[in-house]
Amino acid sequence: MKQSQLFAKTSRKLSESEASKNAQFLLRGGFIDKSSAGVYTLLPLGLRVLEKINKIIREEINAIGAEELLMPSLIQKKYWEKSGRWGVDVIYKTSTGTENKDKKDFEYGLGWTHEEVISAIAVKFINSYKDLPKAAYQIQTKFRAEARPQAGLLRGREFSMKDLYSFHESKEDLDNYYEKVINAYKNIFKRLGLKTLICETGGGDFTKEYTHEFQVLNPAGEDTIFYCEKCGFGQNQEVYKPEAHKNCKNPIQSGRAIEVGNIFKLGIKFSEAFGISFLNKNGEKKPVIMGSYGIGPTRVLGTIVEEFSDEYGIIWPETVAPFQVHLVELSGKDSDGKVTKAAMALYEKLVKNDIEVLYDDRDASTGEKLNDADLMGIPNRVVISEKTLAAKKIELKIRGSKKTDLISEAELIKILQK
RNA sequence: CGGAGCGUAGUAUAGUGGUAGUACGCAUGCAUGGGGUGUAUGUAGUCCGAGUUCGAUUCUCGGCGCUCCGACCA
Repeated sequence: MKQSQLFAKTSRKLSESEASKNAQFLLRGGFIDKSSAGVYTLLPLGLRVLEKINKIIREEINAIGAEELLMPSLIQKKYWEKSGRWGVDVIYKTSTGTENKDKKDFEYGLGWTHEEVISAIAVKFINSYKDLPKAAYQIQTKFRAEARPQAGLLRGREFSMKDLYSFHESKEDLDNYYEKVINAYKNIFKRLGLKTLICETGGGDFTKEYTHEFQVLNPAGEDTIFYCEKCGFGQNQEVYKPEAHKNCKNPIQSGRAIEVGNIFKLGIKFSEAFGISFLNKNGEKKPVIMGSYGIGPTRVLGTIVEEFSDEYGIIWPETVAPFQVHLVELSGKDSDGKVTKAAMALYEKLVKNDIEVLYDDRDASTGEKLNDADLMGIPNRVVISEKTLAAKKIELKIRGSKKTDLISEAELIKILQK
């Protein structure tokens, strides 16, 4: 990709009212655009990152036997009434599209979660113990009428969510799958470069049991958690019970954290509301036991920026960076065009080697180009200039490190293909 | 949803009951050429509605929006 052709551009300044680090850097870097409070466009660069996050999530969730599907966002009132959630305050109700007052308005709620829809589907396909267990997930936009969106992508009114639902014949089978999901989540966050703490918290309306949240310790977080690094204990402040940690002598610490994932044992709440039942081996009709498991990819995107940046900009982990390498041409006067020619040749060679490269071919000042490269945070920065041509080398700098290396083209390709 | 603050150009601000100025940004040209360079020219604005008034960006009322703290929540 040539930088001169990117749909969006970086910007040098931004309103100081936008306080959070992720909003500042993502907006300035041209990754996202703000539409209204808590509502963002993912610009091409931001979408590239999101899709890398989603790819990792898909690989790990597919690996525990779940199938991907896609449910509607427009969900009729009757679904919410069945579960008793038509009246929740986060639901956006949408009209039938008529201004005619004689017609009923507000017949749909926009999907803020999908237990209702998946339950209505499950009822059609689960009849026997032979149909169980089943698990299905989607990655989809959720809508929530948040009273107070905040901190850029960390809390929005419209955001992306991976929601997984599982169906079991017994509590034991659910418990077993729940552990599998915990492992999958651990793999996902590890690959995303995020260090998570698994915290117990209350289950809200869903269940009397404890549920678990995957929390990333970070001052930008909205939750306060109590945790022990030694024994792995973690609890959300809401339900914090110090006696649960009495077997470990290590002192408990507390801190702010961002919740990037959560897992619930739903039990039979939705099975009963929607009548999801199966016949067991003895021919007895039993309610299906359910679990639900969420990860917010757009929130993860914001969290990664909160976690990995410096005063100049973002420092993307390799696994989610929009491009592997940022090729910066410092052509200067370059009256005979040989710097541009060399940069172009290297660009084509990298592309040919399936290396994702952003080529800064803009006619801009050195400072502008290098500062933009820092802001955008692509892990490997390669500079081609008269200096590097004279040395018959290429300059490589890893984003976040202070030193630069002069290496050969072959060495560069080897490094990038590792 | 409770509390606080703020709405004049993309950003930061000045100013005025008589139709808005500065700086930066942005765009274009020329010069420059390893950390946001210089210069010239250009670009763009009073959140919305009602009221008072001959006249409102300015005064009054209402709404809407944005940010921050709290509650709630992926």
